[in-house]
Amino acid sequence: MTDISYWLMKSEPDVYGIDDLKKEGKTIWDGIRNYQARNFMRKMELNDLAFFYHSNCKPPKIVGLMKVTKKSLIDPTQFDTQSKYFDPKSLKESPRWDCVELSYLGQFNNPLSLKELKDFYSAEDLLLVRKGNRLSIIPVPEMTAKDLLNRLGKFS
DNA sequence: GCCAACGTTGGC
DNA sequence: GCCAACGTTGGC
Repeated sequence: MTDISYWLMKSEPDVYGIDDLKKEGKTIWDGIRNYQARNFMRKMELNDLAFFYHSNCKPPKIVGLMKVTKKSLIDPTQFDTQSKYFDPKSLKESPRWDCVELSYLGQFNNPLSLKELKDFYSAEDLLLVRKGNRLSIIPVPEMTAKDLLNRLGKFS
C-alpha cells in the first residue's frame, strides 16, 4: 500500500468543465504547454487524486474530484497541425509534452470558491492562493487535501 | 475589458 | 547569459 499524492488542476468550464468529464467518465489532460505544470504531471502516479478547479469564471471554485488512471501518455495534440496546441518544435522521436488520463469520481456538495480558499489557507498550504499564481497544475499537501475533502463534503 | 504576474522568445 | 518585447493566464 503506497501513499497517494494530491493535486489541483484548473480548467475553464466553457472549454472543458466537470459536466463534460462526468459525461465522458474519463479524459486525457492534454494541451498543457507549461513546463512546470508538465513536470508536476510527470510526478503523478496511478490512483493519485486531483481536485477539479473551474477557472476564469464566476466564481472560480473547486467543484469535483478525479483519479489518475493512466500516466505518461504522449499528448497527441502536439503533432496535430489542426490543433491550437500544435507544437512545431516537438519531435516524434522525443515528444515534448505528455499527459495523464483522469477519471471522474464525483462533484462535491459544497464547492469551495477561491475567496473561501483564500480565507482558509495560506500560500504554503495551497499554492493556488499565492498571489500571481497561474500554474494550471499544482501539488496539494496531504494535510490540506484532507481538510479540503472535509470541507467539500460528500459527492452530490 | 483591464491588468498584474508571470513564461517564452530571440537578438545581442 | 542578459534582457526587452511579447504572449498568456486568470482574477477582478
